[in-house]
Amino acid sequence: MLTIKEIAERANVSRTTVSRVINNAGYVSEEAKRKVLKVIEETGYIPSENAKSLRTKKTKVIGVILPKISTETSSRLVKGLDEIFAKEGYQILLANTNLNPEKEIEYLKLLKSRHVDGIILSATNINQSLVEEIYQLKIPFVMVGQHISGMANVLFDDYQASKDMIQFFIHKGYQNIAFIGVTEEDRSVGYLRKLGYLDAMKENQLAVEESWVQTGIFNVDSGYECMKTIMATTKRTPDAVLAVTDRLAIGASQYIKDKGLCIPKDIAVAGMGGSELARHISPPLTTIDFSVEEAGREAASLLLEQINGGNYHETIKTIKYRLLERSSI
Amino acid sequence: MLTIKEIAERANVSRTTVSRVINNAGYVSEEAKRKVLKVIEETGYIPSENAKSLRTKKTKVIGVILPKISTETSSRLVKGLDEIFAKEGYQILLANTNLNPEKEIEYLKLLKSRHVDGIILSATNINQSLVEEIYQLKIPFVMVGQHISGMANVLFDDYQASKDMIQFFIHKGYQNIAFIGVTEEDRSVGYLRKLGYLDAMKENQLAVEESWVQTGIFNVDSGYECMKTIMATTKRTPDAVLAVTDRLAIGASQYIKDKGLCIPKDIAVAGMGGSELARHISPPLTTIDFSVEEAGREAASLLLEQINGGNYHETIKTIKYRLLERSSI
DNA sequence: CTTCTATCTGGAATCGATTCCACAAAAAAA
DNA sequence: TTTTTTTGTGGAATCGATTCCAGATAGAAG
Repeated sequence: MLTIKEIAERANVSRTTVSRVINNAGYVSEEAKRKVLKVIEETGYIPSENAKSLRTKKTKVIGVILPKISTETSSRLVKGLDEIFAKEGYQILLANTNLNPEKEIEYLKLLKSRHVDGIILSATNINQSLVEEIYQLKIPFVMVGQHISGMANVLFDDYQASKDMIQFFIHKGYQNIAFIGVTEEDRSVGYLRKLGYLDAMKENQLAVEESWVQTGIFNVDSGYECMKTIMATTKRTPDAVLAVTDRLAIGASQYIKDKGLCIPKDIAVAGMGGSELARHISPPLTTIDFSVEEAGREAASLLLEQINGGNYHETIKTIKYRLLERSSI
Repeated sequence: MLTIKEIAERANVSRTTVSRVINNAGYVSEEAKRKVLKVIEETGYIPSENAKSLRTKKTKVIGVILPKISTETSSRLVKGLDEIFAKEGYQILLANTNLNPEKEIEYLKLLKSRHVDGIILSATNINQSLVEEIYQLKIPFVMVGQHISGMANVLFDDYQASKDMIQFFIHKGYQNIAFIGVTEEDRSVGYLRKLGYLDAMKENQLAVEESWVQTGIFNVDSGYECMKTIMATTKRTPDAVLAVTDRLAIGASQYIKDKGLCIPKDIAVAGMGGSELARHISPPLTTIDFSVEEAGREAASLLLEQINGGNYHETIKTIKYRLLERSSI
């Protein structure tokens, strides 16, 4: 591996001068510049970012902690992040926790040890020890999808989105609306979306039968099972169902169709997440698109602000969502 | 930021001793060890990976160059990579070329300057200057999805997969098989899959009408348009169609259904890629799953072999695919 | 009692860049 | 012509770790 020292020797100048040429800074004569560039060209010398960042304390790397790699949400988020970061010459260092809370703290430390210029954390449930770790991080930081007070946050309005969807059902004439959720430990998808559903029903004086509210996990089969349970245990068959993810909704739809019922005539279905899947199943699924790329771009911008300006005060950006009306309602 | 020097002072030992304790190497008395660990505990000191890797020449970072972030293939690949790398303590540094060939070379250099321990490149089309750049890289390297001689390669058998699918159509009694491809500049998806189709047809002495072979781009709408073109321009309506991606196939299916035709009775449809989408549309799409996660794991393992053992000879791993038979045929 | 080996420790060099500072030469201002 | 400013250059310190090496001490072997 070529070093700046060798370049300096070959060009018959000092390391200092080579550095100046590379960084285009300080006084360098045309003559010296020419010589150095020639040697660099000939040798294909590439300066070590590593050594550079040891001195300058800047790595041009952003750490991104994800709860799951390979989900549509994660990859849309990363896409949005990269759109902004790449433009500014930053690269993304991935950290996948696989929903393991201990790994979140571990990676936070690892990223710090790598001197990333900033960290973006997308988490589904946050515990006290994680929050404490974050507070003493002293690195530009943006939280996505969950709120941590005092920090920069990019949030989705899960509560309102869920409420809106119920309102939309009601507006379309449905009254007996069932709900397929996930564990409330997941604050956004589990807790808030359920709360939105319950509140919307209450505000409209609509009764919610206990068997209408089921809790599944994040996949299609679970949606199928939940819908089956609803139909098997209810006294009053619902005329609509909201699932908190598109997958669950697709599973539910599947069961409804398997039962020989018609969507939306017998039972209307809505999902949440705006996945590509939703658009192409039949009937196309009404869902809520949370503009995850936009969230990524927003988070990246907030982080860059911190890196450049250094304003660390609490920020909350709520990302707009869109209700995508399709023929499942 | 705390440094090893401060820890040494506080623990009343030398930096050397602190380093020994951290790395659990060399002779350290229990007494000294205890003192150092105590100080580290109290201060929350995290050693700088950056400084460390400057000296040791190891970063524990793998550069991954992707043609597109946020596609199902990319995210499945990264998932597979991460499964292996995380176990060994490596992290992934992302580089997204957005299908821009110049960026591939640029990122190759950038990753080298960052002293990543290895590079994984997933590319759709490779040009001469890229190949040259790779040859003089002198870093552990694995190519995914395309073949570069002399290097380690993880490949998908696009040609055979395509052929198999045609054979499957024929086996099921279809003879007039249309084809929706993409530009042949994309060697795997464009060129090889088309070749597989043409060869399979030829070997079975089946005629291919010119209008049956259409070229689209990577999205659903394009599949719709291609199918429309086929139906509008053909003299003999095909009874089956193979599309080189699931999206294209879904678009084609859409058109067929919109036309009031029945899948597979009137026209059978198959896609390629094994996307999740394919399973949930109706009718479920027959497709080929290329086990992209497996490719990721394989690529990661090959890279680790190079990093640890240093065997740089040409390797070719062909990843198995599965034909997923569903009711679209 | 001497010699050898194992254990323990820290000073100093090193990795490959940037940057402070001192100094020299040339150009501009007085 | 003298003084000041601008331009150009390189030596040496620095970033925060690891690691070579030399030296000290203690215990084992002869």
